Amino acid sequence: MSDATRHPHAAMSGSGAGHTGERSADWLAQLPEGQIRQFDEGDVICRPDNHQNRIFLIQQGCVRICLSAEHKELTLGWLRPGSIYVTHTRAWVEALEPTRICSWPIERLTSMIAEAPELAIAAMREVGMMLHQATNLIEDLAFRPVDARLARYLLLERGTQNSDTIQLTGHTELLASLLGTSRQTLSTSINRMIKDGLLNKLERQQLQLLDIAALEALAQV
Amino acid sequence: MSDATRHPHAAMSGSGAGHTGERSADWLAQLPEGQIRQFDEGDVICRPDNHQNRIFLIQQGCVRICLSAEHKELTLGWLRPGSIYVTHTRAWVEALEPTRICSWPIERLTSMIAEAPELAIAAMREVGMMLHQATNLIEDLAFRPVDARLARYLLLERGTQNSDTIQLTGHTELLASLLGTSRQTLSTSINRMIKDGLLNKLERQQLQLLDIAALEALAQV
DNA sequence: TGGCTTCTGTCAGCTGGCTGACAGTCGAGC
DNA sequence: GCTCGACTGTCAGCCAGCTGACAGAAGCCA
Repeated sequence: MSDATRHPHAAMSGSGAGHTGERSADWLAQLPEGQIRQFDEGDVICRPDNHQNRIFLIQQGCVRICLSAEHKELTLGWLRPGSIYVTHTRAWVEALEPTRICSWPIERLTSMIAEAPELAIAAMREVGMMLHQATNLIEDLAFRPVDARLARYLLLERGTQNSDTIQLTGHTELLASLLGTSRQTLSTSINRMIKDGLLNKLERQQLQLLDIAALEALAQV
Repeated sequence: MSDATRHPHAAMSGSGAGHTGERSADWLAQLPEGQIRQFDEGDVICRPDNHQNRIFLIQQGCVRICLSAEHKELTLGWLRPGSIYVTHTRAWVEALEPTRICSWPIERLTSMIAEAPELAIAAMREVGMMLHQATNLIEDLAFRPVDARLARYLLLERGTQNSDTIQLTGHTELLASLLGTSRQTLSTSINRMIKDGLLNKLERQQLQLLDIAALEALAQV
């Protein structure tokens, strides 16, 4: 796992940075040859009716993992180079930009672990990270109003990007799907915070955090 | 893992029974001696500020895993004898009835896996099950109205209990916390279904499913 | 059996956020 | 520079579900 691993909900936990640091890149070096595939922006890498589970390594690009129902979509998170992903029965995986992936049938995991048991610890850690991310999302959906979700996300990104100026990934609708809300509601929330002096919009997809304390108070809800 | 494993959200996926069947009880036989502890009904087994992660085996009784915030509580699920659980940073674990547990520090997992790599596969499967359960809950919270959540739960229990007469676990408030709603809303939902002829209440905590097709239609939302 | 506590059903008022709609802005391509 | 499509902001109406409250039923214990 490289430090390039960046997952919105994981970073929200505040322990993301420390956790990332614990990961050993030896895991990557020990992975056997897998199936390499290239995807263009917008391509579906994996859909819910895929019956063959695979384990994926993102080599290049950025992918989004999401759930959908009727006309609604929920983003579980996104992964960047160095991230591992084990397919979910009901999740979609789509490329947000041109992406290269190396993958293995899940059945190979058994032999991979038998050959190098350290792989098991790393794989457990990865699945544990996904579970942690899922827990964050559950808490958002169950307990936090949209303002709090947004504030948490922005503070997390501030930590990850090491700057008060946040570069957002994708446009409003994508971020709304990550925060479990609608585009309109997110837009309203952002613009209310701008009006209240917590944020400044430098340009589309770029926000400046002005009042960290106020954002932290909002995020505590 | 024994067939006694029963987890509400897992069973909701409809693949729960099959998944249970794949598990090998050899996993249990290979587990080393751990720390045995006994808990009374209502005892907290594990709280969010516990910094030492452990891996738990439920030997007897029933435990509930939940998240809480302000005055709200969300049940992630419950576990019965034969279930394994790896502690979450932010989850509470509480005994719903007198319970016996065997546990190990999470650090022991590494040596356990080195001694018997099959343990890794079983542990991966367990964490994967938890992730699957979390995904079910996310879908409930993000996409499904309360009626649909209740219908899904009842149909799942019907499959697990192999009967049209469902024994509920705990009283209304507990089930409401599992379905991510309030006691009042759940009570209203149940009684509307009773009035509409889908359910019959035989006694507290015991419901008879009368119209499976209507419940299935509701659950599809 | 009686008293007390817990559980359940029901109600009314409220609200966070959704949804559809529309106007203005921005970016990409010619 | 112009056009068109995508993105963004804003608005109004609506509603699923929450919350607090209260009454009646059920369960438990002395």
